[in-house]
Amino acid sequence: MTVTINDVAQAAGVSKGAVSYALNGQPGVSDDTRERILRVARELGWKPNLRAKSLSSAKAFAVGLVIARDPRLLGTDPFFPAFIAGIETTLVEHEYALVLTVAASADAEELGYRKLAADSRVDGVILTDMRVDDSRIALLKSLRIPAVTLNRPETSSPFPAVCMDDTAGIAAAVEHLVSLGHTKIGHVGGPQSYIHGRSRRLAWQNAMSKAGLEAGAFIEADFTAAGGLAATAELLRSAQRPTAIIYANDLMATAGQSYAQSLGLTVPDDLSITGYDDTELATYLNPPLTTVPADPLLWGRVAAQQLLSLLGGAHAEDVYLPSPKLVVRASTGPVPSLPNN
Amino acid sequence: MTVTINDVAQAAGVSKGAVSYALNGQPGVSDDTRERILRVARELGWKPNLRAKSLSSAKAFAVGLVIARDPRLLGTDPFFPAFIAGIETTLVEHEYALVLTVAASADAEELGYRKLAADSRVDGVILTDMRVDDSRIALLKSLRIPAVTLNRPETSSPFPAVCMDDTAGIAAAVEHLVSLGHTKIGHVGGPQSYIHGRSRRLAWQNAMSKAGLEAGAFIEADFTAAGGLAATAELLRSAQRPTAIIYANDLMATAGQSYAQSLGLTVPDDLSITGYDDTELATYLNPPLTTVPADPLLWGRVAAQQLLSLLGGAHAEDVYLPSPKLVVRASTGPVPSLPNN
DNA sequence: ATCGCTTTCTGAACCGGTTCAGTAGACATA
DNA sequence: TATGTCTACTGAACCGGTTCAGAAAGCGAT
Repeated sequence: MTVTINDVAQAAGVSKGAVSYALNGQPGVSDDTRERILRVARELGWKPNLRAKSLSSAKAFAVGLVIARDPRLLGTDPFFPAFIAGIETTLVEHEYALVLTVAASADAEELGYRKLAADSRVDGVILTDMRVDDSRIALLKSLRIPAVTLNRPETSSPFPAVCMDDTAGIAAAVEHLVSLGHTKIGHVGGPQSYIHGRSRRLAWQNAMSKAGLEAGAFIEADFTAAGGLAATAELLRSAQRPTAIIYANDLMATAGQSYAQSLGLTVPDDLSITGYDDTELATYLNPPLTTVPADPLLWGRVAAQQLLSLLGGAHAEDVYLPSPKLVVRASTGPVPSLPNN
Repeated sequence: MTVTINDVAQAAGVSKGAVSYALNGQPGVSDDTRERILRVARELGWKPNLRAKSLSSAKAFAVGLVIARDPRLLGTDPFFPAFIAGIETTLVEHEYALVLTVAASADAEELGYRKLAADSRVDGVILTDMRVDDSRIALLKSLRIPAVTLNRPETSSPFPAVCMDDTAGIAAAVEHLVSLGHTKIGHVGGPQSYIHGRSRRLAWQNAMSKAGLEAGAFIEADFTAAGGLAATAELLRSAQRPTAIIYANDLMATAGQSYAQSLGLTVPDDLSITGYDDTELATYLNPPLTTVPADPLLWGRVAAQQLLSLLGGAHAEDVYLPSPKLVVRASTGPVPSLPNN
């Protein structure tokens, strides 16, 4: 039925080994023989059997991604689908596949990596959502799985990182708001256990102090719409009530904007709002959202490239992607002239 | 280093074959020997080598999912991440993995399936986004890959389907709006080349005629925010201007709602709006969206179960999941008393 | 005691590749 | 001519399981 290397060997009148050398471009056969073998293989329609290759070469020809997130909230995150699509664009060119695992809890996450390792399902993994003091680094080291991380974790990591600076975008948002006259600029951040939750808060903090302003109110939320709403409610109730809020992602910003509007506030006249991600929806909100594009597609593509070159034995260094630029839309405007509380 | 079946055989003083029988619960060894072998295997910490198993049993122990969608829009679809999470909940219990492919074009989609087949990466696939006259059915038949489809395609398909009726939810939306006094109810649908684009439009049409109303204006959009906006603009410009619009998904509904608001219309006082999906964000919009939950998590879980039992040789019949019920929120209200155009 | 049947187990082939040790022949060198 | 070196290739082992044909042992029936 299917053509094996044996059939090719027989048809070409050489040994199995010679065929293997010829097909893999390795030395050990003359040019004449090589060509003949290749021609015969083509004529017979030979296709390498991935399973056999996997067994003898001890490689999986696949990379893994473990997504740790509450499944019910997973759908709201615009990052992963596009990120995965980016990974794919690289993988298809190299005949690699993507094995995806979704984990609902921290235990399940660790188990996910352990299973990928135990079954040798993948040759390497990409780590997203890096946490401060991320336990996965030690785990993967002990499992001997090569990895690439998104952004460089603070703890020492032996894995190359693909970095996209998010602080410039947040700083630009602060400067933009300051230029509009805002001085009370709050921040609704992601969990500070994530390095991108932290870095965005620090970027906001630093940009504020650079502008000679007090950092003002910060609420740690969880990147969800529900969290964004609750945080917004708290900020708007507070004595330090801000005239502008910088959110760590679009989803929280959208929920916050809707909530503010439901209170009768006008965005941006009464409250300016910025997000992060630049989801498709951001453009189509009322008002459209000022935000920072994250370019998960590019990130995925480069992360996969980096991982593959690491697997290829290359000495992989950190890669720095261009920092995304603030996209100004109608959700930000001049500071209200009258006190708004 | 790693313990193989040979090591176990040697340690237990039996042959390789006996160990294989014992470990797989097959007849051919006495109970005493079986227990001894299992004990030795446990003591030695033997783990089956998936690659070797794959080669000799000609199975991949993985299922595939090919998502055909523009990568830039993929992030906006709340369906897939949750659906995948649902698939995973089933797979982890059976030591199966999920191989995910993202395809940007129709060609890439077909190539995706062909590659999964050529490399025997998977033992079966799940087909989502079924199209009218879906070419994938013939493709998978010719590739001899078992499959499960989401909903039953109209063309004859040899594959079991996991069905979730979306017509009841749309019909309920129509009835709900009719009970609020609406008579001019438009529909912004998905591409009619998709069976769920079609079935929702037909459900709207049928429910309208059942209520003794003319179906009214229908616009075929593309499930994107941009498409939802354009369709809404067209409906609101038309002579048949509706007082309520039923959208085929939340994303288009959200864009439509924002657009209507940007025109100065109030939702629901001037225009009632319903969506489909019940994304997290739907609850947190202003006003919160009346919509129909899709339960992709359940769908994924059951689809994977169905596929695994099919792979296990079971005679698989179609499964019918409960039809989701309309969730009424504040984006729908009484018909405006005055003509609104 | 012989026959036939079943249970239990072994040894080897097999899945389809990779890789290594070894050999035959061509060729250059002394 | 004997020696050494290189190239081109073969045959077999190997990766770690599954599976099948066949052998040995146990057992009851004749």
